[in-house]
Amino acid sequence: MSKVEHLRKVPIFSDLSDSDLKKISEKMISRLYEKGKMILLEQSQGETFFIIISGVVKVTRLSDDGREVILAILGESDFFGEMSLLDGEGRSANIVANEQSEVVTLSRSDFLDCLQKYPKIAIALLEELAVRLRKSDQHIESLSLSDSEQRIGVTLIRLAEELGTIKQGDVNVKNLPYQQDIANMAGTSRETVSRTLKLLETKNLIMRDGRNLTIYKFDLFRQAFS
Amino acid sequence: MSKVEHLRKVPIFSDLSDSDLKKISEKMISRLYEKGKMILLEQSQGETFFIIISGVVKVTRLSDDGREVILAILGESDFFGEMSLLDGEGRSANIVANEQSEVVTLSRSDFLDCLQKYPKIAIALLEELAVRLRKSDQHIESLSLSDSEQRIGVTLIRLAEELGTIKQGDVNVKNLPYQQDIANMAGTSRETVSRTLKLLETKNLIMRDGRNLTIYKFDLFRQAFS
DNA sequence: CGAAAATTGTGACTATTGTCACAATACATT
DNA sequence: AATGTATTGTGACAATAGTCACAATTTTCG
Repeated sequence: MSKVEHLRKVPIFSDLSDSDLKKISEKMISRLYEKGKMILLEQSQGETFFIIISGVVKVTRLSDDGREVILAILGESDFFGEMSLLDGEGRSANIVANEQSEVVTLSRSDFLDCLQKYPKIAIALLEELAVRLRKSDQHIESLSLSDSEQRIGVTLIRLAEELGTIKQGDVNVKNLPYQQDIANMAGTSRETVSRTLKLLETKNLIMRDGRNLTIYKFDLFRQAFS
Repeated sequence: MSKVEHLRKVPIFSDLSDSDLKKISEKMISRLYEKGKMILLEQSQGETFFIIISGVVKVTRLSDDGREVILAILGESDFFGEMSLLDGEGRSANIVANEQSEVVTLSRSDFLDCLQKYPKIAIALLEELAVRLRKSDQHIESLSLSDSEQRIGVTLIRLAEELGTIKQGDVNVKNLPYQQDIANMAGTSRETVSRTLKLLETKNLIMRDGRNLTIYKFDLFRQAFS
């Protein structure tokens, strides 16, 4: 697939003409990250905008004592790095490649140029940030109110929406993240994730097969957990 | 103070000329809400952008069983309501006047016009949303990793930053929200807030006098709790 | 001012969930 | 296939913090 075709799938670029897209794509540089590599470091000065072409990355924050909070999992056509570019603060999170991932990058000045030159991008970006804020709000609610089973359920929903494929009302997630990562998303411990996944399985809400997860009747599951 | 002077203090309008500001201000309608009144209801269709002229409001979400999560406390010159306007989804949160509050409103179409007509507003709004996302990320981290004392400390910091006044390194917050509200911000129980505030007081980190709170050496306090 | 309502303080008890320790699998590498 | 490493499962225990009940205090309002 060509660069332009990849870019077209990115929500904030979807309104642009092919020729505009082409111009932008020419300023982009492609990079490949191996599994486990740090793409972006908390606190560092942010000078680049990233779009994921393939792979999966996690957005994390680390506490002083080294514990990790996973704020989001991002996949193909998602983007990151825009926050520092927008408000000039240092990076607010780390980005780590959760599997081998290809990204394309745009420099700060090219990115800001785009915003000026194509107001549609700015508006589309506003929409995207609004969507993210909404998700953050839900995340905060779930961390504030729910017990660990609920939080893990919500986390599975988030993973399914980002990484899953639907088949007859069921959702399948291949390469489910490790339980430690799920725990770090759900704000709980690895052991609790282990026990809870087994519980959900005995309730026939999910099925596991190695690193594959199926959530049965995703609509119902979603209702039950959010 | 005139409407224009109020608007000038709002970050997203700060780059505009007086004449532009005046034009915008003429489209705005002023409203007054009594303490406890609901300004904006979750799920309702969002058609209005709000700016706070005076007072304090809380941004909340309610769970099915009626428990409340407070996502933020907003004060003078803060704004809200933009998210539904941007992404077209229903309201994602409730807004309740925590004391008598005056707001001015802009209709959906006027708001979107502004974004088109004044790209500076769109960019400034992007910055503001980036700042909010950053705060959300911190909030999520604190809920995920910390014990109740830490979470309450962080909550006091958020309140102080939004509502407090600095005096010789100490911050003073008048009309501190009720313990129940603090608990709903910190994701803990009202009783735990009561016990923790007393604990922080015995540690000489804060001082309370009725509904007044002083945080001693705010910089140090901040370091200790985030 | 005084009664009623709202908010805050506190003790006792409970339960959820984190932690630790280790066993059991699964996965990778030679 | 064999060995080592990473991930997952599970029991036991401890502890933080939630809940309940009620007292004390503060605020509101007639």
